Amino acid sequence: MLKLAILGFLHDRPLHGYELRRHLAALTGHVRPISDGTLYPAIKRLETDGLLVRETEPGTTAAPRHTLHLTEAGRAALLGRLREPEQLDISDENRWFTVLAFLRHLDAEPAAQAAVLRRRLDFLSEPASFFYDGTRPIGAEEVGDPFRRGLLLIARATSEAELTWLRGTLAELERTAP
Amino acid sequence: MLKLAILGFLHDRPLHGYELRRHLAALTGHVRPISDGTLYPAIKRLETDGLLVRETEPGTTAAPRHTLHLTEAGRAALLGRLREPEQLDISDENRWFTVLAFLRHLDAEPAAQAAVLRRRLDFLSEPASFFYDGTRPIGAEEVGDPFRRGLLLIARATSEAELTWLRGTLAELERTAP
DNA sequence: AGAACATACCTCGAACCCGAGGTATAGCGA
DNA sequence: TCGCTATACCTCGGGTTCGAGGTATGTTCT
Repeated sequence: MLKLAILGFLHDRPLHGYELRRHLAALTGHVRPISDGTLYPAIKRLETDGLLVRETEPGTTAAPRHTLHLTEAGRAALLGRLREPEQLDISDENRWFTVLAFLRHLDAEPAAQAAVLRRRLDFLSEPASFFYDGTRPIGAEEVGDPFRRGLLLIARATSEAELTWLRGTLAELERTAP
Repeated sequence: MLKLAILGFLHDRPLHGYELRRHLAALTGHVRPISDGTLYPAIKRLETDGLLVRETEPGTTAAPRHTLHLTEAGRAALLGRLREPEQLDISDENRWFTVLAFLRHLDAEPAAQAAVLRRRLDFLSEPASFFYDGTRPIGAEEVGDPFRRGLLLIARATSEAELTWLRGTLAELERTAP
């Protein structure tokens, strides 16, 4: 997920680590702040995988900044991952939001964008609860515990908002690329 | 988060690993399935920390089942963690849902329950976006990218649903324990 | 001139998590 | 009786993440 976010930001324009850190903090920081000890090793991994290169520029600032550029392989990896996200990217809200944040990089392939949205739609359409009576999902109305009831109510409200948005956006995408 | 969930389930009644696995699968499985390689080491950690004990019962079933019992220290750890969740438990939706799923274990202390809900309310009340123009949060209306706009719309809908629920439940808790 | 802060990068150990694989037994249908 | 599936548990290696700490240099305030 971090990998996806880094590639996504670098696709727009080259950045150095510190800027990247600020972008990431804005995107996911209030929910899950990412630390230096996470970011810099991740950058190094992407570098050894050949997805980005760093160019040391002796700038005017404090330490020597390493500007990070996406390579062609990096661009391909990003687009590939956006085209075919793994199941966790679809089901886990944090990861899904990251996918959404960068899905416009697939603007050249509206059909691929629609396919991704449809996967999320299918996932949300499955009848799933957090609590079961045997195999039957339990609805919010049946739960005595007010906190669990709240959990189900919130989850349902989210689902519904997202489903309407998904249906609307899919219709629009299909108008563009029939 | 896994730790919290295990302790939470065992607080209701002793379970063996396999049952625990099924409970966990129901609670978080559709979003983020947890594997054996995650569960069993976690159980072992909790055991060495003295939060649970396993009692081997030579039952009628296939392999010898280890029924897991919460110790007094385990109960204390669970309640302590529910009383004072770390910030990630408040901000990350997955973790927060886990807290909610077990918050009724604090039923004897409605004031503590209210305090936890109020922390989440404070967190959601902060003006936070995913995208910024400098330091000013950008609203959904200003975003051109339809996917990012969707992201913001969904986040806002969730927030609003949760805020109404939080306010209502808090009012109710305060009626119980003024 | 000195303190304080922001910029910029990096390392390390500990913890954690996952997937793949392994070991059993029980029960059921072919 | 053979194989399949479900139950039940466990290990291992590889990878990821975190927090705490370290090292510089510039800018700003006092």
